Amino acid sequence: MPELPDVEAFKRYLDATALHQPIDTVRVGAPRLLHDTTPQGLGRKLHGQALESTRRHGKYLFARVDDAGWLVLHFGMSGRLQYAKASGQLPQDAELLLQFENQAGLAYIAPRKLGRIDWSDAPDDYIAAHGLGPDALAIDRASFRDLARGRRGGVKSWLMDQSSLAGIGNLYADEILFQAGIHPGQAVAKLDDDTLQTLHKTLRRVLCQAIEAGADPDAMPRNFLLPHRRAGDRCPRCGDTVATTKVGGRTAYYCPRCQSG
DNA sequence: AGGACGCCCTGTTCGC
DNA sequence: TGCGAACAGGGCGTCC
Repeated sequence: MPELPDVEAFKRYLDATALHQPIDTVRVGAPRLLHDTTPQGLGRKLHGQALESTRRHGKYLFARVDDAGWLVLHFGMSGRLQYAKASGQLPQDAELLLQFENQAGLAYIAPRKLGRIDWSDAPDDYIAAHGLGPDALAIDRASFRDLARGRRGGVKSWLMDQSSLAGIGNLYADEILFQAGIHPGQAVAKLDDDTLQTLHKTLRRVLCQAIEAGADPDAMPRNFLLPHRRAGDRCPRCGDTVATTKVGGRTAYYCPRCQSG
């Protein structure tokens, strides 16, 4: 689930619910998700402080903790946030549970425990240290084209490469390529300037539409491929049977008739 | 450099 | 119907 649009939805959810509330206690249910801090260290940083603002880069969410630094969350394959006015209503074994002084609580839940909980003094340094490329929604057309130049290999691998472009995962790479009419295995080097311009425009449109839909698959535009990721499903544009192939060990869904290359 | 692979986890779906 | 295998939207390390 958690690709750029999902994390943007989490950000807006956190902004609307959990800001400016002093933190009482911090519970870490999955210490192995912490890499550069410890449950005790995190508790010391957060106790008595409040989340004041948030920032998203790619699939990462940063929450500023007063002037102390930033709580960093990555949602892996299954992570999400849940807020409740009574923290007792939240799963007490959440991978991370913040209990506020006002009795409310914010839970970070990652059932598959493949996410990441970190602490950072400066998001820009964190982004650089983790080798993340520019956010997929922040890059302009010219930079996008420059990025494609000199890139070898297939277009889907490129879109999903977080060091090149941050935020796009398996689902939205498929959606963007479907909407742009490009085969996932198409070589980046074979895309001409016009096609790259279309791809960049499509990428922005797909991600923005997904954000508008709150990243909810059931609320996506009708022409989206995203809800049709099952064997035998039909292409929403031409009705042909959707095909699959493997790219980078993951399943790519595409329409053999609508996507060339 | 980029791609294929195995691995980290656990919940859901698939296929016999 | 039941049960083990395969798979799922993440990323990292290793090898070629």
